[in-house]
Amino acid sequence: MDYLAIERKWKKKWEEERLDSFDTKRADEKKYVLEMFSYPSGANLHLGHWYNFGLTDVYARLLRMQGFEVFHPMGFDAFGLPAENYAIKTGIHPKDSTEKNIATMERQLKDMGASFDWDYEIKTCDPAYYKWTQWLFLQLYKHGLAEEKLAPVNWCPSCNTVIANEQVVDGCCERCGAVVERREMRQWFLKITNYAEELLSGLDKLDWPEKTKTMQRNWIGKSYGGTVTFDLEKGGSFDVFTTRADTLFGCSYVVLAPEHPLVAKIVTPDCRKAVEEYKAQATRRSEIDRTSAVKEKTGVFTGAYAVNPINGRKVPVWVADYVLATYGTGAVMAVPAHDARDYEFATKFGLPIERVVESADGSADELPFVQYGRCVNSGFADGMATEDAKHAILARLAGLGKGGEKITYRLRDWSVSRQRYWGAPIPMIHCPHCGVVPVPEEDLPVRLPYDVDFRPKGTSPLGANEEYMNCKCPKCGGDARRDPDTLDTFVCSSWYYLRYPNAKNDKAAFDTEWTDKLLPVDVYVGGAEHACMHLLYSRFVTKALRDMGYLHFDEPFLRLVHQGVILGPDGKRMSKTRGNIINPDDYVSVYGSDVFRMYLCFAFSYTEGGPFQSDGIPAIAKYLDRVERICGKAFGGRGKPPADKAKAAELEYAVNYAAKCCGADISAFSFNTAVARLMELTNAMYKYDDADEVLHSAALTLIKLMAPVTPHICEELWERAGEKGSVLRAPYPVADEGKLVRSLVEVPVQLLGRLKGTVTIAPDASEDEARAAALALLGISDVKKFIYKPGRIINVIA
RNA sequence: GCCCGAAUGGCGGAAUGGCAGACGCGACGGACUUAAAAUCCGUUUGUGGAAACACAGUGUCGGUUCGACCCCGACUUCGGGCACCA
Repeated sequence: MDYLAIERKWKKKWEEERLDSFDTKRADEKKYVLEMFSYPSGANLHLGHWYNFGLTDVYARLLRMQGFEVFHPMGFDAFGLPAENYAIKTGIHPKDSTEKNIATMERQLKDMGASFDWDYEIKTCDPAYYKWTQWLFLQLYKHGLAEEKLAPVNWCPSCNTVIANEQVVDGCCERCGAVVERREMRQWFLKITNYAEELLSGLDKLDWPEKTKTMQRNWIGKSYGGTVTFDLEKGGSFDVFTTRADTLFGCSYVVLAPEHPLVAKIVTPDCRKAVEEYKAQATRRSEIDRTSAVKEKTGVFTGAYAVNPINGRKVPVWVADYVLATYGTGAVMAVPAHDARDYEFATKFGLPIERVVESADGSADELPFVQYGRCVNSGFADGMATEDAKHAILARLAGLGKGGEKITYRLRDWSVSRQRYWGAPIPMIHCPHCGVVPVPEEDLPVRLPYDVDFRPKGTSPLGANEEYMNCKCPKCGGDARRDPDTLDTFVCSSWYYLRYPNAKNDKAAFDTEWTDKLLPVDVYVGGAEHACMHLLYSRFVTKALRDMGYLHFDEPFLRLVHQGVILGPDGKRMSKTRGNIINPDDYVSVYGSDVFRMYLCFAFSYTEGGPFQSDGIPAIAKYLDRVERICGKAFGGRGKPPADKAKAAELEYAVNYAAKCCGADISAFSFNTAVARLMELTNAMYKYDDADEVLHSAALTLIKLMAPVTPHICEELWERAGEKGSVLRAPYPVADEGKLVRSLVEVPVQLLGRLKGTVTIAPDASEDEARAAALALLGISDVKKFIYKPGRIINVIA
């Protein structure tokens, strides 16, 4: 078959007929199918795009044949760091490179034969889009969900700029190699933690992969524990958070994070130098590094002492970087006998280690003993089980006004300020008189100026553009300055699924009634690497907008599917340095998009991915030629009754089995098994070999079953068959269950769990019948136990 | 380090706790052909055996079960994420 010519022919026809456009009048039967939109980084679509978009399109096309009105838009997540880095390197403006990349990708996406409705396209770098990203930020601000606070950033002292985590390699700047420091800067945060509880509980009702839900649960990290207030010997106090209040009697020192504001206040003169040095050193370590259990613990004594509220004991206050300022209260009570990190630390620095928990059976296991047990050396709590002691001790503290029960989340607020050029400007104004003032909504968008020196020089790129920075305060009219930062691109992508149905709306970010109708997204498909960030941010934004009354659903994505990663032929992740990058165009230009799509369907388990091996592509082309040949033969069989009824029934069984499986498999994103069933049906047709009406009907069913996978080719075969209209709008075949009932089945017979043979009996044969057949096969008569699952298994225990 | 996955023939992969290896690639054999290609048909987990058949077999070790690729525990290796790549 001339795949390329066939594709050209049908693409043209579909475009003329606007076959893929979304019919808004049929919105009641809508299915919103969405792929994570693409980042226009390289110039060409890569294999991952094909795998995500091409195969999700198979699913979208199935839904259309099943009678749904599918909303399937496409767009670009166009702001971001790579374009800016590219600009710094080459001098090509991010807007220019991005627009060029988008133009290329749009053309390739159209060539892909995917059924996107381009009328709803969005680009996040378009002012018509980011106007509403800024609007979103303002709504969050107005509802108390955006606030400014100090937070650490990676600072390269040599490049004189903030750099991304990704650009930090072994603690050094990837560009210049200088040691990266952490610096505190004022930044905007979105208060996602306000929604921690609902983000956690809402997971239960989502049709998402269990592993993704688990990852989000762990990311949110709810933990039940308590706070304990330690008074300082010289006045003042601080709280620690602990999940093991039962061990409080064994607390022999306390530790503050180096960034803890109290450190500077309490440190004694003789310790100040060491503490300052330690703090400076801590700014050069990453969190992953700091919390690593294998790296040696470091820390210094502050010279200060605090009082353990449960027993009045004086304990030293240390500073150590294994305590993070961002989790809990930034301070921990150390119980070396029952915590591995504290144990290691105490051993190193000669701090007391005192057992306060022993095993429930009273045995004294080795320290550190981190399991639950019962309290010893713990005053009133002696003998209590861990769980009871936690509550009892926290209750006692509550009575003293020194703490109590507390739930903490690991989830942190979302930092959205970026000291970068290529992003949506933050629509806030800093006025010397009025303080922080939001840009009035009618003044949106705050346009990103084109002429900006985006090379690193110590400030945000926009901060050096006086024309941009200087503005009037909307409140007092006086001279004021804009916020020089741009928004994290995750803000842009946290709401784009709401914008698609409203892509052309210039009055609002989205129309509430229309959005309530089209959303939530029914199926969302994208990489598992987004499990905790993008997917959590989107859920947060949806819930926040719901609480503001802008929409009336709780979750943006009802069902989620992750595609796997396609590796290079060497089984390694594709990368330029490895030189193992596969360019889909090399194959698509030879075999066409249908063959390539079917190859991608068949060669991988969709959610697992795996190594690319090109052998499979000609194999698919051969298979499709095989389909063409048998269909050509079958089309001549129209109206000819079958000569052999039993043989015809076998083919009809195969037809109905394929019909039963294909739709279900595609719905489950099990594309490889769907294609396997198509191949089985094709094999059955070859075996049948009589050009009669049974073969003719089988061919028509095969074409319809296959149409979502190879739409152009099936459209061509459908036309050759003399059928009217587009096969892509023909109803997807449904199995006739009656044709799938068999009067006899082979049932495996096991003796003591080992397979000995099969017996052919009715699928609903009684236990006595099955027993008789099995014993005859085995040639035995004594049976201790007989296990029989009709139609499935017989196991004889003799 | 922490969180989450994955591991099945020569290869890609398939299997609601019930005949492991569907479907395909590759390989081998046959038919057709002067020949080749293409096509059609067949064989193909390993070991032993002429065969019937027997034994072994789903990363490693252990457990639960009449029965385990599947459930549980420990481990090994590989992959994703770890909050400023998206």
